[in-house]
Amino acid sequence: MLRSDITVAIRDAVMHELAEVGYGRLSIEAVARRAGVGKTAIYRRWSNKLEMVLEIVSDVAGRSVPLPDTGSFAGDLQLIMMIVSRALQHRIASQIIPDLMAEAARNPQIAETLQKALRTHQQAVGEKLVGSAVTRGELPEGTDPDLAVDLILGPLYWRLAVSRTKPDGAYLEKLMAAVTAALRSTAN
Amino acid sequence: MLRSDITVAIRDAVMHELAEVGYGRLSIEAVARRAGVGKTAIYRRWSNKLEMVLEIVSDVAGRSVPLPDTGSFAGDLQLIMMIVSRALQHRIASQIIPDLMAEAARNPQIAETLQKALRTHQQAVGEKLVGSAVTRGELPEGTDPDLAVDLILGPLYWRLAVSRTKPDGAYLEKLMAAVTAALRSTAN
DNA sequence: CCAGGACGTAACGGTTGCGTTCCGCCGTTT
DNA sequence: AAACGGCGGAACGCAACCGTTACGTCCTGG
Repeated sequence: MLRSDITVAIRDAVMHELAEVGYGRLSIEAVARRAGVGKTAIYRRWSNKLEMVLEIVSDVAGRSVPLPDTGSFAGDLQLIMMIVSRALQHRIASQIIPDLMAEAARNPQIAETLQKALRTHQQAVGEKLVGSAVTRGELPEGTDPDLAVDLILGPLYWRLAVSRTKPDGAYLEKLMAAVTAALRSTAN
Repeated sequence: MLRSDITVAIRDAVMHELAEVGYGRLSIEAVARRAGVGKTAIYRRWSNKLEMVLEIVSDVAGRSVPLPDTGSFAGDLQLIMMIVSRALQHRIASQIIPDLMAEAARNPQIAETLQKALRTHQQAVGEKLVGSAVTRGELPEGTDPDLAVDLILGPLYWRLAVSRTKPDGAYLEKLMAAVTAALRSTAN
């Protein structure tokens, strides 16, 4: 039986190594060094770097956020923005996510895994959020859930993961108001 | 005198190599191979990989987009979105940009270069766009140009560079309408 | 008390890349 | 005609990693 404490140490090392050097430069030897583990222990678990990273990342990403339901669109929106901005300000996540996103553009396996782990869940959240809001009469019928997701995640991702300036509370409020107005307007 | 045709070949090879394998795995030997050039020719021009990439990338990124002024906010917005979505659908750009963005998160030199090449220009565009719209009375006074930039670039970047689904014309129109409504609402 | 298995360490041969050096070729300049 | 300089090519020593193997230790279950 493979020792679980060793497995945990490796998973942990992979995440940190991924954050520090990125997927492209991640080496099994460095992971082993960091985890305080022999290379053999790693190869006993996975047969190569890609498989290892995919398994570990999709596992972490799979522990996904529960669907929000606060009773009002404003509440749901605020909750989602809080959760996302928390996640994207996490030191490790904010390094790993853009790195893997970029890597996904050239590695179909990574793309597929990320897609499965993130996109699917996002769509579900978007549909739930918009659906409830529409039945509550807070958003016009025919509101596009995909557009909603883009409008919510896009600016946050851009600011937090790309231009990397910390948003204050006032910014988040403005953004919330703006997104709400944007979605309300899609009446036609 | 360094031969300019050789320099061009190298610059070209760097961009393509960057798109294919990313900064992390970019090797000078591969660049030389691709450019059909000796390594010596490269080292005669730059002293290492980082310096080379920074010089080339900032040069390309520096050829920046002119400030739009179509006479109306709707026109300006449409123009910007067209330009951005064109740029982000460009095969090479759409691979290089997210890759360098991710790399910037761990390399201050890259971050600074990208900041200088992109962020500064974006702010200028944002201020111009919002400023003109406000004086025309198309947007309320006090509209935040940074928020505007985030609302415009965020969703486009998210869709084109991250989730990588191709937007049709209808989507772009909806997005335009949504962004306009969002910014109009920031009256308070 | 013993067998099995997971472990760390060390070494293997092979590959890739670094940044440098030296060579001979060739077009310019003078 | 000769000197110069950029060029490609080849090789250098060095380092990092690959994926595999052999070995000795330690823990656990039977």
